[in-house]
Amino acid sequence: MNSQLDRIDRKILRELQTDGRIANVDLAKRVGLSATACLERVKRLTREGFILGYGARLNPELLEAGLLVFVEVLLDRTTPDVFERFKVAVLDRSEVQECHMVAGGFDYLVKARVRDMKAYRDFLGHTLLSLPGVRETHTYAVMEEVKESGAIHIPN
Amino acid sequence: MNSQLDRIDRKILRELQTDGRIANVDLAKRVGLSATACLERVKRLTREGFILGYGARLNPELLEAGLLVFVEVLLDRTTPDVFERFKVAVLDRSEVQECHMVAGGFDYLVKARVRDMKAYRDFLGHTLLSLPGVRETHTYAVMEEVKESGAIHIPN
DNA sequence: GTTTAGGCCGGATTTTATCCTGTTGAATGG
DNA sequence: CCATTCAACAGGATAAAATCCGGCCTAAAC
Repeated sequence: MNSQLDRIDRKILRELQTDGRIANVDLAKRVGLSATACLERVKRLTREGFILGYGARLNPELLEAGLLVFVEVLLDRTTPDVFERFKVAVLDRSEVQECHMVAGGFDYLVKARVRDMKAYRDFLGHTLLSLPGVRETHTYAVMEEVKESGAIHIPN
Repeated sequence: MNSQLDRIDRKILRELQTDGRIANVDLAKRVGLSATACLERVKRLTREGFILGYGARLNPELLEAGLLVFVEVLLDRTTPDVFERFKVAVLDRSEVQECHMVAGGFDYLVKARVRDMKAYRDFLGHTLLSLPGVRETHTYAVMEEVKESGAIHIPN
Protein backbone atom coordinates (compact mmCIF):
# COMPACT_ATOMS: atom_id res chain seq x y z
CA MET A 1 0.00 0.00 0.00
CA ASN A 2 1.14 3.46 -0.84
CA SER A 3 2.77 4.80 2.28
CA GLN A 4 1.13 8.18 1.83
CA LEU A 5 -2.19 6.58 2.75
CA ASP A 6 -2.87 6.16 6.43
CA ARG A 7 -5.46 3.99 8.10
CA ILE A 8 -8.20 6.60 7.77
CA ASP A 9 -7.56 7.19 4.07
CA ARG A 10 -7.89 3.49 3.41
CA LYS A 11 -11.08 3.28 5.39
CA ILE A 12 -12.51 6.18 3.40
CA LEU A 13 -11.66 4.42 0.16
CA ARG A 14 -13.26 1.20 1.34
CA GLU A 15 -16.42 2.99 2.41
CA LEU A 16 -16.70 4.95 -0.81
CA GLN A 17 -16.12 1.86 -2.90
CA THR A 18 -19.01 0.17 -1.10
CA ASP A 19 -21.32 3.17 -1.01
CA GLY A 20 -20.25 5.94 -3.32
CA ARG A 21 -23.16 8.10 -2.33
CA ILE A 22 -22.74 8.08 1.42
CA ALA A 23 -23.20 11.56 2.87
CA ASN A 24 -19.95 13.16 3.91
CA VAL A 25 -21.39 13.66 7.39
CA ASP A 26 -21.96 9.93 7.75
CA LEU A 27 -18.65 9.01 6.23
CA ALA A 28 -16.96 11.33 8.72
CA LYS A 29 -18.67 9.56 11.61
CA ARG A 30 -17.61 6.16 10.33
CA VAL A 31 -13.98 7.07 10.03
CA GLY A 32 -13.93 9.14 13.20
CA LEU A 33 -13.31 12.60 11.80
CA SER A 34 -15.17 15.89 11.61
CA ALA A 35 -17.07 16.52 8.40
CA THR A 36 -14.58 19.16 7.38
CA ALA A 37 -11.50 17.01 7.82
CA CYS A 38 -13.19 14.12 6.09
CA LEU A 39 -14.20 16.18 3.10
CA GLU A 40 -10.67 17.47 2.76
CA ARG A 41 -9.32 13.95 2.65
CA VAL A 42 -11.81 12.89 0.01
CA LYS A 43 -10.81 15.88 -2.08
CA ARG A 44 -7.15 15.06 -1.67
CA LEU A 45 -7.72 11.41 -2.56
CA THR A 46 -9.52 12.57 -5.68
CA ARG A 47 -6.90 15.15 -6.58
CA GLU A 48 -4.13 12.59 -6.21
CA GLY A 49 -5.89 10.11 -8.44
CA PHE A 50 -6.91 7.41 -6.00
CA ILE A 51 -10.57 8.11 -6.64
CA LEU A 52 -11.29 8.19 -10.36
CA GLY A 53 -15.02 8.85 -10.16
CA TYR A 54 -18.34 7.49 -9.04
CA GLY A 55 -20.94 5.38 -10.75
CA ALA A 56 -24.29 3.76 -10.19
CA ARG A 57 -24.36 -0.03 -10.29
CA LEU A 58 -27.17 -1.03 -12.61
CA ASN A 59 -29.03 -4.30 -12.90
CA PRO A 60 -28.21 -5.98 -16.22
CA GLU A 61 -31.08 -8.45 -15.86
CA LEU A 62 -33.64 -5.66 -16.07
CA LEU A 63 -31.83 -3.74 -18.78
CA GLU A 64 -31.81 -6.15 -21.65
CA ALA A 65 -28.27 -7.26 -20.98
CA GLY A 66 -28.94 -10.54 -19.27
CA LEU A 67 -26.42 -12.63 -21.18
CA LEU A 68 -22.79 -12.22 -20.19
CA VAL A 69 -20.16 -13.65 -22.51
CA PHE A 70 -16.41 -13.78 -22.63
CA VAL A 71 -14.73 -14.05 -26.00
CA GLU A 72 -11.13 -14.98 -26.60
CA VAL A 73 -9.89 -13.40 -29.80
CA LEU A 74 -6.87 -14.45 -31.78
CA LEU A 75 -5.66 -12.02 -34.42
CA ASP A 76 -3.79 -12.60 -37.62
CA ARG A 77 -0.47 -10.97 -36.85
CA THR A 78 0.56 -10.77 -40.47
CA THR A 79 -2.06 -8.14 -41.23
CA PRO A 80 -0.84 -4.61 -40.57
CA ASP A 81 -2.74 -2.49 -38.06
CA VAL A 82 -4.92 -5.37 -36.88
CA PHE A 83 -4.31 -4.53 -33.26
CA GLU A 84 -5.09 -0.88 -33.71
CA ARG A 85 -8.21 -1.54 -35.75
CA PHE A 86 -9.44 -4.11 -33.31
CA LYS A 87 -9.08 -1.70 -30.42
CA VAL A 88 -10.96 1.03 -32.23
CA ALA A 89 -13.79 -1.34 -33.09
CA VAL A 90 -14.05 -2.59 -29.55
CA LEU A 91 -14.10 0.90 -28.04
CA ASP A 92 -16.92 1.75 -30.36
CA ARG A 93 -19.19 -1.14 -29.38
CA SER A 94 -21.36 -0.48 -26.37
CA GLU A 95 -21.97 -4.18 -25.70
CA VAL A 96 -18.30 -4.53 -24.79
CA GLN A 97 -17.79 -3.85 -21.12
CA GLU A 98 -14.14 -4.77 -21.03
CA CYS A 99 -11.38 -5.69 -23.43
CA HIS A 100 -7.92 -6.75 -22.36
CA MET A 101 -4.82 -7.62 -24.30
CA VAL A 102 -3.41 -10.71 -22.68
CA ALA A 103 -0.26 -12.76 -22.75
CA GLY A 104 -0.93 -16.40 -23.49
CA GLY A 105 -2.72 -18.49 -26.06
CA PHE A 106 -4.71 -15.67 -27.62
CA ASP A 107 -4.56 -11.91 -28.01
CA TYR A 108 -7.63 -10.26 -26.55
CA LEU A 109 -10.17 -11.21 -23.95
CA VAL A 110 -13.49 -9.43 -24.42
CA LYS A 111 -16.27 -9.20 -21.87
CA ALA A 112 -19.62 -8.28 -23.35
CA ARG A 113 -23.23 -8.08 -22.23
CA VAL A 114 -26.03 -8.70 -24.68
CA ARG A 115 -29.74 -9.36 -24.49
CA ASP A 116 -29.71 -13.01 -25.49
CA MET A 117 -28.05 -15.58 -27.70
CA LYS A 118 -29.56 -14.10 -30.81
CA ALA A 119 -28.06 -10.72 -29.95
CA TYR A 120 -24.77 -12.43 -29.29
CA ARG A 121 -24.77 -14.05 -32.71
CA ASP A 122 -25.27 -10.62 -34.26
CA PHE A 123 -22.48 -9.19 -32.17
CA LEU A 124 -20.11 -11.99 -33.07
CA GLY A 125 -20.95 -11.90 -36.76
CA HIS A 126 -21.30 -8.18 -37.33
CA THR A 127 -18.62 -6.90 -35.03
CA LEU A 128 -15.97 -9.44 -34.21
CA LEU A 129 -15.86 -11.71 -37.21
CA SER A 130 -16.36 -8.93 -39.71
CA LEU A 131 -13.11 -7.31 -38.67
CA PRO A 132 -10.30 -8.22 -41.00
CA GLY A 133 -7.49 -9.86 -39.13
CA VAL A 134 -9.58 -11.82 -36.67
CA ARG A 135 -8.35 -15.33 -37.10
CA GLU A 136 -10.18 -17.21 -34.39
CA THR A 137 -12.58 -16.69 -31.51
CA HIS A 138 -13.71 -18.82 -28.59
CA THR A 139 -16.87 -17.86 -26.77
CA TYR A 140 -17.73 -18.70 -23.20
CA ALA A 141 -21.25 -17.96 -22.08
CA VAL A 142 -21.68 -17.29 -18.38
CA MET A 143 -24.12 -19.61 -16.66
CA GLU A 144 -23.79 -18.19 -13.16
CA GLU A 145 -22.14 -15.06 -11.84
CA VAL A 146 -20.56 -16.27 -8.63
CA LYS A 147 -18.87 -12.99 -7.77
CA GLU A 148 -19.24 -9.62 -9.39
CA SER A 149 -18.03 -7.09 -6.88
CA GLY A 150 -15.31 -5.54 -8.99
CA ALA A 151 -14.01 -4.07 -5.75
CA ILE A 152 -10.32 -3.48 -5.27
CA HIS A 153 -8.95 -4.88 -2.07
CA ILE A 154 -7.62 -2.25 0.31
CA PRO A 155 -5.73 -3.58 3.32
CA ASN A 156 -6.28 -2.20 6.80
CA MET B 1 -35.57 -2.28 -23.08
CA ASN B 2 -38.14 -2.70 -20.40
CA SER B 3 -41.20 -0.88 -21.60
CA GLN B 4 -41.79 0.67 -18.21
CA LEU B 5 -38.74 2.84 -18.75
CA ASP B 6 -39.25 5.98 -20.80
CA ARG B 7 -36.68 8.20 -22.42
CA ILE B 8 -36.10 10.20 -19.25
CA ASP B 9 -35.64 7.13 -17.07
CA ARG B 10 -33.01 5.84 -19.42
CA LYS B 11 -31.24 9.17 -19.49
CA ILE B 12 -31.21 9.22 -15.71
CA LEU B 13 -29.66 5.76 -15.64
CA ARG B 14 -27.01 6.76 -18.15
CA GLU B 15 -26.13 9.89 -16.22
CA LEU B 16 -25.94 8.08 -12.91
CA GLN B 17 -23.83 5.32 -14.39
CA THR B 18 -21.37 7.94 -15.60
CA ASP B 19 -21.45 10.13 -12.51
CA GLY B 20 -23.05 8.47 -9.53
CA ARG B 21 -22.51 11.49 -7.36
CA ILE B 22 -24.15 14.13 -9.48
CA ALA B 23 -26.37 16.38 -7.39
CA ASN B 24 -30.06 15.73 -7.90
CA VAL B 25 -30.51 19.38 -8.83
CA ASP B 26 -28.02 19.04 -11.68
CA LEU B 27 -29.38 15.70 -12.77
CA ALA B 28 -32.83 17.25 -12.95
CA LYS B 29 -31.54 20.02 -15.22
CA ARG B 30 -29.86 17.54 -17.52
CA VAL B 31 -32.95 15.44 -17.99
CA GLY B 32 -35.32 18.41 -18.09
CA LEU B 33 -37.33 17.88 -14.93
CA SER B 34 -37.84 19.64 -11.64
CA ALA B 35 -35.71 18.42 -8.76
CA THR B 36 -38.73 16.86 -7.11
CA ALA B 37 -39.85 14.86 -10.11
CA CYS B 38 -36.31 13.75 -10.81
CA LEU B 39 -35.75 12.58 -7.26
CA GLU B 40 -38.96 10.61 -7.37
CA ARG B 41 -37.83 8.83 -10.49
CA VAL B 42 -34.46 7.96 -9.01
CA LYS B 43 -36.22 6.55 -5.96
CA ARG B 44 -38.54 4.53 -8.13
CA LEU B 45 -35.69 3.21 -10.24
CA THR B 46 -33.95 2.15 -7.05
CA ARG B 47 -37.06 0.63 -5.52
CA GLU B 48 -37.72 -1.36 -8.67
CA GLY B 49 -34.19 -2.72 -8.76
CA PHE B 50 -32.73 -0.96 -11.76
CA ILE B 51 -30.23 0.86 -9.58
CA LEU B 52 -28.43 -1.56 -7.28
CA GLY B 53 -26.15 0.91 -5.55
CA TYR B 54 -23.31 3.35 -6.01
CA GLY B 55 -19.58 2.99 -5.81
CA ALA B 56 -16.37 4.95 -6.16
CA ARG B 57 -14.09 3.92 -9.01
CA LEU B 58 -10.63 3.50 -7.56
CA ASN B 59 -7.27 3.47 -9.27
CA PRO B 60 -5.74 -0.01 -9.09
CA GLU B 61 -2.32 1.26 -10.15
CA LEU B 62 -1.99 3.34 -7.02
CA LEU B 63 -3.48 0.73 -4.72
CA GLU B 64 -1.08 -2.15 -5.05
CA ALA B 65 -3.28 -4.00 -7.48
CA GLY B 66 -1.48 -3.21 -10.69
CA LEU B 67 -1.47 -6.72 -12.13
CA LEU B 68 -4.72 -7.95 -13.61
CA VAL B 69 -5.02 -11.66 -14.36
CA PHE B 70 -7.67 -13.97 -15.70
CA VAL B 71 -7.60 -17.59 -14.65
CA GLU B 72 -9.51 -20.40 -16.26
CA VAL B 73 -10.22 -23.13 -13.74
CA LEU B 74 -11.17 -26.70 -14.51
CA LEU B 75 -12.56 -28.72 -11.63
CA ASP B 76 -12.49 -32.43 -11.00
CA ARG B 77 -16.13 -33.31 -11.30
CA THR B 78 -15.74 -36.62 -9.53
CA THR B 79 -15.09 -34.92 -6.20
CA PRO B 80 -18.29 -34.11 -4.28
CA ASP B 81 -18.97 -30.50 -3.37
CA VAL B 82 -16.13 -29.17 -5.48
CA PHE B 83 -18.31 -26.50 -7.01
CA GLU B 84 -19.70 -25.37 -3.70
CA ARG B 85 -16.31 -25.31 -2.03
CA PHE B 86 -14.77 -23.46 -4.91
CA LYS B 87 -17.43 -20.78 -4.76
CA VAL B 88 -16.98 -20.30 -1.04
CA ALA B 89 -13.23 -20.01 -1.38
CA VAL B 90 -13.53 -17.49 -4.17
CA LEU B 91 -16.02 -15.33 -2.32
CA ASP B 92 -13.61 -15.22 0.57
CA ARG B 93 -10.62 -13.98 -1.40
CA SER B 94 -10.44 -10.23 -1.75
CA GLU B 95 -8.08 -10.40 -4.74
CA VAL B 96 -10.90 -11.93 -6.77
CA GLN B 97 -12.94 -9.23 -8.44
CA GLU B 98 -15.12 -11.54 -10.46
CA CYS B 99 -15.81 -15.22 -10.81
CA HIS B 100 -18.12 -16.71 -13.40
CA MET B 101 -19.22 -20.25 -14.07
CA VAL B 102 -19.03 -20.69 -17.82
CA ALA B 103 -20.14 -23.16 -20.43
CA GLY B 104 -17.28 -24.34 -22.57
CA GLY B 105 -13.88 -25.87 -22.17
CA PHE B 106 -13.49 -25.11 -18.46
CA ASP B 107 -15.66 -24.45 -15.41
CA TYR B 108 -14.84 -21.06 -13.90
CA LEU B 109 -13.31 -17.88 -15.16
CA VAL B 110 -11.73 -15.80 -12.40
CA LYS B 111 -10.69 -12.18 -12.64
CA ALA B 112 -8.23 -11.10 -9.97
CA ARG B 113 -6.08 -8.09 -9.19
CA VAL B 114 -2.82 -8.53 -7.37
CA ARG B 115 0.22 -6.43 -6.68
CA ASP B 116 2.66 -8.22 -8.96
CA MET B 117 3.70 -11.59 -10.29
CA LYS B 118 5.02 -12.67 -6.95
CA ALA B 119 1.67 -11.96 -5.35
CA TYR B 120 0.00 -13.84 -8.15
CA ARG B 121 2.15 -16.90 -7.54
CA ASP B 122 1.06 -16.84 -3.91
CA PHE B 123 -2.56 -16.45 -4.90
CA LEU B 124 -2.37 -19.30 -7.37
CA GLY B 125 -0.53 -21.60 -5.02
CA HIS B 126 -2.22 -20.78 -1.74
CA THR B 127 -5.74 -20.24 -2.93
CA LEU B 128 -6.51 -21.86 -6.23
CA LEU B 129 -4.24 -24.87 -6.38
CA SER B 130 -4.60 -25.71 -2.71
CA LEU B 131 -8.30 -26.34 -3.17
CA PRO B 132 -9.06 -30.01 -3.54
CA GLY B 133 -10.84 -30.67 -6.79
CA VAL B 134 -9.01 -28.12 -8.90
CA ARG B 135 -7.72 -30.15 -11.78
CA GLU B 136 -6.21 -27.55 -14.05
CA THR B 137 -5.76 -23.79 -14.41
CA HIS B 138 -4.69 -21.51 -17.23
CA THR B 139 -3.55 -18.02 -16.40
CA TYR B 140 -3.65 -15.03 -18.69
CA ALA B 141 -1.88 -11.92 -17.51
CA VAL B 142 -3.24 -8.66 -18.85
CA MET B 143 -0.69 -6.58 -20.71
CA GLU B 144 -2.96 -3.70 -21.67
CA GLU B 145 -6.45 -2.75 -20.56
CA VAL B 146 -8.03 -1.56 -23.77
CA LYS B 147 -11.46 -0.95 -22.31
CA GLU B 148 -12.56 -1.04 -18.73
CA SER B 149 -15.79 0.89 -18.55
CA GLY B 150 -17.97 -1.86 -17.17
CA ALA B 151 -20.90 0.28 -18.21
CA ILE B 152 -24.13 -1.31 -19.30
CA HIS B 153 -25.45 -0.01 -22.58
CA ILE B 154 -28.79 1.78 -22.28
CA PRO B 155 -30.44 2.65 -25.59
CA ASN B 156 -32.04 6.04 -26.19
C1' DG C 1 13.07 29.09 21.04
C1' DT C 2 10.56 30.75 17.29
C1' DT C 3 8.45 30.07 12.99
C1' DT C 4 5.90 27.56 9.72
C1' DA C 5 2.86 24.26 7.77
C1' DG C 6 -0.46 20.64 7.98
C1' DG C 7 -4.34 18.73 9.86
C1' DC C 8 -8.12 19.17 12.65
C1' DC C 9 -12.40 21.23 14.84
C1' DG C 10 -16.74 23.96 15.43
C1' DG C 11 -19.67 27.47 13.97
C1' DA C 12 -21.55 30.32 10.01
C1' DT C 13 -23.27 30.33 5.38
C1' DT C 14 -24.62 28.45 1.11
C1' DT C 15 -26.40 24.74 -1.37
C1' DT C 16 -29.07 20.60 -1.69
C1' DA C 17 -32.50 17.17 -0.44
C1' DT C 18 -36.85 16.43 1.11
C1' DC C 19 -41.55 17.45 2.31
C1' DC C 20 -45.98 19.47 1.32
C1' DT C 21 -49.51 21.43 -1.54
C1' DG C 22 -51.72 22.57 -5.69
C1' DT C 23 -52.03 22.09 -10.87
C1' DT C 24 -52.33 19.79 -15.14
C1' DG C 25 -53.62 16.32 -18.34
C1' DA C 26 -54.93 11.89 -19.63
C1' DA C 27 -57.78 7.91 -18.91
C1' DT C 28 -62.14 6.04 -17.00
C1' DG C 29 -66.85 5.50 -16.36
C1' DG C 30 -71.45 7.32 -16.00
C1' DC D 1 -70.03 14.91 -23.08
C1' DC D 2 -68.82 15.78 -18.49
C1' DA D 3 -67.29 14.51 -13.94
C1' DT D 4 -63.97 11.76 -11.47
C1' DT D 5 -59.75 9.77 -10.53
C1' DC D 6 -54.99 9.13 -10.72
C1' DA D 7 -50.25 9.85 -11.87
C1' DA D 8 -46.73 12.95 -12.73
C1' DC D 9 -45.03 17.34 -12.20
C1' DA D 10 -43.81 22.16 -10.41
C1' DG D 11 -42.76 25.43 -6.87
C1' DG D 12 -42.28 27.02 -2.27
C1' DA D 13 -41.10 25.79 2.63
C1' DT D 14 -38.24 23.29 5.70
C1' DA D 15 -34.63 20.07 7.08
C1' DA D 16 -30.17 18.40 6.17
C1' DA D 17 -25.78 18.47 4.10
C1' DA D 18 -21.81 20.59 1.91
C1' DT D 19 -18.77 24.15 2.03
C1' DC D 20 -16.40 28.12 3.86
C1' DC D 21 -13.94 30.52 7.50
C1' DG D 22 -11.22 31.42 11.29
C1' DG D 23 -8.72 29.42 15.22
C1' DC D 24 -6.22 25.70 17.68
C1' DC D 25 -2.76 22.21 18.18
C1' DT D 26 1.33 19.61 17.02
C1' DA D 27 5.46 18.50 14.77
C1' DA D 28 9.14 19.69 11.95
C1' DA D 29 12.36 23.23 10.29
C1' DC D 30 15.23 26.93 11.08
